Amino acid sequence: MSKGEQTRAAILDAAIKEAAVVGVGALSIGNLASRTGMSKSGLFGHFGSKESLQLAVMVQLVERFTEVVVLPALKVKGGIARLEALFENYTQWVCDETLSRGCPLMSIAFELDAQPGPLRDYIVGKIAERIDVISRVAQKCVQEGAFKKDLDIERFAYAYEGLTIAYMSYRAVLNHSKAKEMARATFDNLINSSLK
Amino acid sequence: MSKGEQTRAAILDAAIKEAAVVGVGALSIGNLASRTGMSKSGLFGHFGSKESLQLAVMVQLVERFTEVVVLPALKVKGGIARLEALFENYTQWVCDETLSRGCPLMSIAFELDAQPGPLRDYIVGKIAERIDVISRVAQKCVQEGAFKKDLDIERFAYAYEGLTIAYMSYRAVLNHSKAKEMARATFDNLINSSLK
DNA sequence: AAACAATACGAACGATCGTTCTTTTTGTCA
DNA sequence: TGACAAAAAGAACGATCGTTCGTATTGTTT
Repeated sequence: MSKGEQTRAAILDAAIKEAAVVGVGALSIGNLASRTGMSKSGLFGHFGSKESLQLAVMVQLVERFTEVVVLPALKVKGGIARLEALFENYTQWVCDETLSRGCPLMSIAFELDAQPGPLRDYIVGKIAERIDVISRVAQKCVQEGAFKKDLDIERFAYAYEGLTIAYMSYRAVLNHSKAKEMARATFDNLINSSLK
Repeated sequence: MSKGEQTRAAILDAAIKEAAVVGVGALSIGNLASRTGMSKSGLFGHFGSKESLQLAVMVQLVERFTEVVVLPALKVKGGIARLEALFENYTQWVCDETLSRGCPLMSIAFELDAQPGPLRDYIVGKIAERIDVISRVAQKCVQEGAFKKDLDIERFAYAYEGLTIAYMSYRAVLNHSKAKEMARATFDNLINSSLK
């Protein structure tokens, strides 16, 4: 890894931590510069514009999400077990204190949802992809004969999305002690009601 | 209403609209001043600080939420009918194009969840209150004999919260055409699975 | 209408914003 | 090691930020 790539990674690391607190829109070049111990212009040179920095932060976050949540789950054979893995990995992801107290991708999506542009387009696309992943695994459960043949996949994904976002709300916003417990119970309930 | 109250209300109106786009943290005095056709200092005088303005925006939003969602539902007798009303009013609230494409209170909660201070404390308290309302009405359904005696109220509220936030995500973020339909189906499912 | 308080304005404050230059310091590789 | 490119710094730009102050303009009330 060249020196440039190295510092760029360090910048993104600091930016992700900062964005977890103030949001991706409130990132500032000057703040990140002092946080990483470099000059504004030196930092700026790595991205060329603030928007490009923001996009890089989001791309990096998605990369981490894929690594932590999705890829490990795809190694698990069996639809239901894979859903289990996705769910467990996601709760881990939401609990990652170094990132934020909630899901940073979802936070960014809510932050940008009324601000058209490439940033919004990117994050919306990734959220949609995430739902597609759930849908495909649920479909796999149907094909394997574990889930009902007439299961409404879209509604299954909707319910899954709801229970995960609620987990984020209970944990990050409300700091509710039973957040994980209730997410788990709701998840189990969703799986059970989908079984053949 | 005195002149002062009048302009204050006009400022808050503009501020709510602006906050629905950029978030409550990105509100700016200068922008609001030009938006309302007054001077920065003139506008500033109504609040004394930016934080006080932000808090006023949130208070006003909560007031509207109570008016639009909660109070009408409390007039409905009967637990299940009241839950129905709360749900219907909430979908209306989320769809209010003049505010935002999602629930502004939830958006603000996610925006501020990592920033300790009076703003965060206020919105977190209000979100908790909102969940309390649902819990109490569900409890009422149990007492009336409509819901199972052993229904876990907390989990009911969790599931309700999940389906409403998912609605917000599907509608505001994903712009999904079947958002309302799926929220409705998930709501009905929750009610049915809680019946005696 | 006179008097007083409420409201709004205009100018300025230091600070920070994103961005553009030029210059200097570094890495990198033949 | 010398040469060239990559990376970082430094200074400055106009713009905007939240806030303060003194002054003018309004509302409101006797």
